[in-house]
Amino acid sequence: MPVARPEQQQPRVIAHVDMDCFYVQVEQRRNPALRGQPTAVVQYNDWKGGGLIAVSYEARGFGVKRSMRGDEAKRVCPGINLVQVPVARDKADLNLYRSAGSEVVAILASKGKCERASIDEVYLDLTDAAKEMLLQAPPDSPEEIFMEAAKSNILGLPSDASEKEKNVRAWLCRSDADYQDKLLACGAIIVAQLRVRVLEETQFTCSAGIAHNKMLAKLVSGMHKPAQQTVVPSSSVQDFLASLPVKKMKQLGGKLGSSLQDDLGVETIGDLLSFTKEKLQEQYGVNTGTWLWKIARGISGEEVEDRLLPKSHGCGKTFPGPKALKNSTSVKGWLDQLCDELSERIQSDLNQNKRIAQTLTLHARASKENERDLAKKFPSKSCPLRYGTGKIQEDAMKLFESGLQDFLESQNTGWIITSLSVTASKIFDIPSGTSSILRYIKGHSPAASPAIPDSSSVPEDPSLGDVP
DNA sequence: CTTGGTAACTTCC
DNA sequence: TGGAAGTTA
Ligand SMILES: Nc1ccn([C@H]2C[C@H](O)[C@@H](COP(=O)(O)OP(=O)(O)OP(=O)(O)O)O2)c(=O)n1
Ligand SMILES: [Mg+2]
Repeated sequence: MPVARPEQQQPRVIAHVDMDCFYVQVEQRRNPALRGQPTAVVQYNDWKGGGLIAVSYEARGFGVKRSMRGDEAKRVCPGINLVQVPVARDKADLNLYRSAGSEVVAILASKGKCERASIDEVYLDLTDAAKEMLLQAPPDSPEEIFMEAAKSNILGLPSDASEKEKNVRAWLCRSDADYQDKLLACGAIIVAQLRVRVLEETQFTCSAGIAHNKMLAKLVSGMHKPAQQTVVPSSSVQDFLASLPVKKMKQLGGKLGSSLQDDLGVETIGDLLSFTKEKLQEQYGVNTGTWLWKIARGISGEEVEDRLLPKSHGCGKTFPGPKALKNSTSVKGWLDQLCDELSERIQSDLNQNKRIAQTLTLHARASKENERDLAKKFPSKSCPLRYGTGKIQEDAMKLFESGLQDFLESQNTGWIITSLSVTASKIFDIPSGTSSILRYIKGHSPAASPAIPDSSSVPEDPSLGDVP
């Protein structure tokens, strides 16, 4: 459940940047013949044509949706191009899209604090850069406004006026604006410049929201797409939130949002304003209650983290219906494949970023043989992560066996496995100073933190496996 | 195979 | 802690 953060008083300039139909753009760069065509990315295609995971704007015009099957997409859009996700080790391999995401992050990180929020989204804290611009080169002449910035959408300005771009240019250099709006205008110009650089250097378009906090920036980055940006002046916030359906707010898309609707009769964020902080805290606990009270007022103190890399690496696969795994031999085969991929990815992370993962976790889903929805709780298990593909495979299989024992203690019939995943987490930078290295070794050597609990075999080698 | 599949993040206890 | 649950891409 969401938690409120204390908010600083100084105005910040925050942007949320979200790539347009990202995987499709990655495939369109690989095969330019797909540009401008109705296109979707599908993974696998043997069952009903595969599942769509990204859809171009041309295809959306035909009603094609993510989560449609390939067959269904062909039905509503016979001319659609379906591009398959690469497959390696008999599973989807998303590395192409991860690399493309990193290209974008490298550019967006150049102007201030940057947080990788997902494979295709980042938050930027542009406060310092905006202040700098306001001091050194404030926008003052409508004609000289950077062209991409002049195409911004400004919440609260009429969006259908024939004079729209003129109004935007005027807003961006208003000399009678308050300080916050001036900072926001500078932020919009900086974001426009960054978006142009992303396009020039990667060939990818993106959209963005610019506001005084992450919540508002995120809400509007998707309002005008593709290849557009939207600004949220403080003066527009109240009206904007008043009519916003609760389910559109980040964190309210699931059970909490449904509870607001069903239990409190709240349909829009504005409806939340009629509840006291105490009432919301009573209903949802002090943390979530406070958070709800604040977001209803447009308040969000969450900071942009300075983090360009993911905090964990995982790989998994589902085995639906007839594909379910029915014995330890097939589980081992698949775990070996998953661990092979994971090992490669954490090894790259070590080589390229000098980061080490400390924990290996196995997740699985199981059912009773012949029964489809019952008895699904297969316990997740974790252990210290030892580098080297063979070690990871061995440890993951032990984790599985340990989980299977627990599982069988309650559900004692034939089992089937319907999904498996392995995750490497607790990833740290390798310290670079001599004394920190000593401290690091003392705290993290196998002797100090023994390997698999509850297992008969003893890990032998503290070395890092295939590190160069 | 009845909101897909593969990933990643946060919070709670 | 580790493990479960929830939310989102
Ligand atoms: N359920 C999902 C949602 C997204 N993605 C992947 C494919 C998307 O291309 C990428 C980014 O997700 P977005 O929600 O940002 O969607 P798009 O970037 O495809 O489109 P948009 O232009 O609406 O942002 O993440 C996925 O694999 N599964
Ligand atoms: Mg996107």
